[in-house]
Amino acid sequence: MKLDPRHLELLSAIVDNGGLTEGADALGKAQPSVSRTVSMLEARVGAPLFEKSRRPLVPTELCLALAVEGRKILAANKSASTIVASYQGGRRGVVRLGGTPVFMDGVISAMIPQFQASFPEVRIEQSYGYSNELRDRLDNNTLDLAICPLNPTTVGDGFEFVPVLQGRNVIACGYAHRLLAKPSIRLSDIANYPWIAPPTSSPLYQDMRQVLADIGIRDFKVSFSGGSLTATINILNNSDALTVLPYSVVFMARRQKTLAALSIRIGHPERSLGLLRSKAAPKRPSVERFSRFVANEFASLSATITKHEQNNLWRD
Amino acid sequence: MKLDPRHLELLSAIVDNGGLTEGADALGKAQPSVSRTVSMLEARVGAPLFEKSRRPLVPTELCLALAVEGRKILAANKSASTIVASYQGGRRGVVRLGGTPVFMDGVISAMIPQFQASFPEVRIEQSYGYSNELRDRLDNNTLDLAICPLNPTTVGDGFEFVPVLQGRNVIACGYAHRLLAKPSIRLSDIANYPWIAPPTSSPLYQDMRQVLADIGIRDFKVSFSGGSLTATINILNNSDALTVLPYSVVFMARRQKTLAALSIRIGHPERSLGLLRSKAAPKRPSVERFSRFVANEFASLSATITKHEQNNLWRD
DNA sequence: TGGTAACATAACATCACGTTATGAAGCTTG
DNA sequence: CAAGCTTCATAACGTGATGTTATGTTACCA
Repeated sequence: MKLDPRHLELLSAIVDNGGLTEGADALGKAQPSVSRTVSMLEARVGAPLFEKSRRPLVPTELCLALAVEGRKILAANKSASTIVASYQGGRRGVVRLGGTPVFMDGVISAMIPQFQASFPEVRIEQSYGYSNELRDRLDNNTLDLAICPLNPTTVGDGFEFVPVLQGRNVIACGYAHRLLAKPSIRLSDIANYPWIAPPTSSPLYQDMRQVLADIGIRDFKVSFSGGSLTATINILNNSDALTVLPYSVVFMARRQKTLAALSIRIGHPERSLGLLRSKAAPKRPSVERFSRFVANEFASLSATITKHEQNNLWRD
Repeated sequence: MKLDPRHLELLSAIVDNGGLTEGADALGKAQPSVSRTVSMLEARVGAPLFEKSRRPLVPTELCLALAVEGRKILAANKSASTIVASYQGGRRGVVRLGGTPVFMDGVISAMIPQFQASFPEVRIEQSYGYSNELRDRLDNNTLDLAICPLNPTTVGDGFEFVPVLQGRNVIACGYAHRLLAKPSIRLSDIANYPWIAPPTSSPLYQDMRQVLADIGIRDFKVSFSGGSLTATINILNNSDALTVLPYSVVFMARRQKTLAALSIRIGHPERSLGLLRSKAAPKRPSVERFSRFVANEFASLSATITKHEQNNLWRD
């Protein structure tokens, strides 16, 4: 005797609402539909489920026992509906996120716990990579969202790129670097410090070479290369070394007093940090929501940075 | 987003059986049916439930979450099916049982715990009454089964009567009555003892008058009347009183040494104890099962009584 | 004893679900 | 790496349960 779970739901609706008519519109159906379904069920079961010839329909004991199961089904169904609604609202799901190491560690990783405080059911699967690799992975759908610096004009056709922060680098140093104490810094001052070079595959590597060339430094000493942001920061704070890092990364690190920037204007690359997505891939709500969140965060980060600059607070 | 509980069952079946095909025949359906239902669900939900282009179909996280609810629904459904099966097998339900007080208390009440040991989910709603009242209540469907003494030829048309024990009365007395010590009892011996009269509405009342008339006792002293079997037994065991009771009742009470019978043959009424039911009423399985049980019990009781008589064990 | 409210019945449309047959695409295996 | 098997998807079709509105019964209440 296989029963239709909807019939059990129906029984519990009738029982719990005290009548066939009430149960019917609790389920959003017309009364005759429910009436007939009950009849068919009684025929199948071979037993009366309600005492007939009683006007506020009185459930049989058998019916009450089945209604208990119906309630369980209704509950499970409701929670399934909630799950689906969460998914559709982007409050549940997975976001496969990729980005360049320095930005991910230096900026994005601070945003994620904030996001997950609001949306704990969204799981972030993060990975690292540079723009070409990220594009590939967006293409073969192993990534939902990439965060990387790109020249907006060179974004491929199949991609959608939303710039969130102007590309701008600074010369970074440890928080207690002795150059920070000087009122003005001359190029000759920085020429002889050792440099930390980003990984050669990082766009920062080219940036650094360009920056140093621009300010006339042709010959420089690389004391360390290939490390992550954490390694770089550790070394900067325990040596005289300098390096080139994105403005936003240094800005964030200032709060923990782990990085500082020299007040030397350097040229900025023709790139913007932005959110890169595949146009072809179906837009999952969780990815949508996370993207909006990150864009908003960067908007307010931009505003904060601008405000700091206006107030000349950079070296407060 | 209201979901069909059957779809959730379906998801859990697919997930738990490791594939669409396996899930399909776990549900007893053809594979294309399940395949299409999944497609429709995905369209409704707006999200993939399985990773496509993978041959042992891999469920999405969303799907897994929904499958959890599906399992709950399957479990509730299964237990509902069990409930119905129990009902249909007569292992669950209600039996509204009525009968004459002496038989109910003296014989049937001993059978009920035995029945319920096997079928604890069957509830017995017992009540007392005499044949006319019982017939009425069978007619207006406030009773499923009556157990009472009837003349099989006078059973009405709408009833079905199954005799289970020959009508036969004995003169009953307390277990230590001094008449029991006498090797032979003469009518004059019993004439002067006080008598306990059954309620006048009881057939036993007429029986007693008939018996005493048959054995030539025209004048007798009624010391107590109107009491239940318990009251009767108590009085019998604390006095010299005598009364007329069904053989079977005295036989059962012997085990507890609370009643005995005088070895005087008396005429038996043209009645049989039997199970009376309405032909019109739908046959509920629990009533069927209980009726069969009681009939069997009486069959073996009859056999036991016969055996005792053959072995002359009556006054062991 | 009406009148009202609740349930049952009738008649009909439709759509999801079941079926079989068949196609397409992964995975496996020599 | 191609063959073959397995697994899933699609197509075409019948049907039955479910929904609807309209209307009939019948229990309850005043």
